[in-house]
Amino acid sequence: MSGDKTIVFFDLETTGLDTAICDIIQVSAVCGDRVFNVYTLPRCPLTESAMAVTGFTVNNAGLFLRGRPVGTIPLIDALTSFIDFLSSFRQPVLLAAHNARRFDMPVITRVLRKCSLRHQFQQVVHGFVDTFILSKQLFTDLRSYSQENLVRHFLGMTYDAHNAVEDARMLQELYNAWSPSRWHVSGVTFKA
DNA sequence: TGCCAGGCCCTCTTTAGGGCCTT
Repeated sequence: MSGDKTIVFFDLETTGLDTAICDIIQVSAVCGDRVFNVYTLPRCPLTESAMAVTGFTVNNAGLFLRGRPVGTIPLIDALTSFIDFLSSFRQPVLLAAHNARRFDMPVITRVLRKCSLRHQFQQVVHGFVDTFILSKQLFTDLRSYSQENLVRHFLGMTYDAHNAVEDARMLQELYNAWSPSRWHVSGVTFKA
């Protein structure tokens, strides 16, 4: 929580890093003990590096994660169910992600607009919190601000990075460990 | 033809270049 707002930690896995064209493969979110997770079949091919990093592959039979088939739902259903999940929390909701401003926010905003769901989303989500910027403002002397390094540094553990559920869960753990002030959070919050 | 992110931030800067962070 941040003041009167509910913070939901989320993560996207996509076909690549180009926020203007990449497709979403996985949407995960965590708030307390509640977990949201869906997979959707991308229409554009994964980049080589995305395959290497995420372990996802696509063929005629569908989506696979490290060689195992994964159940998918249409993109519009994934987004609608994500909005429904977010709607179940006390309003307003802030969505937090690592590097949200530069990656997750532009991707999901573009896709929501394409699916004519942006307005519905904005009814629920007040803004995006960027924990990458937050970490740089809170801690000025770290060598790396990647989520993996932050988890190692602050939580003393390694984890299954690039599994969206685990990324979202670990981000919540980091945030709780940092316990940032409302002032710090509002400084790294961007309007949805 | 072949390749393909991108924008902020820092500094050995500003007539620029490289690293970072996300997949």
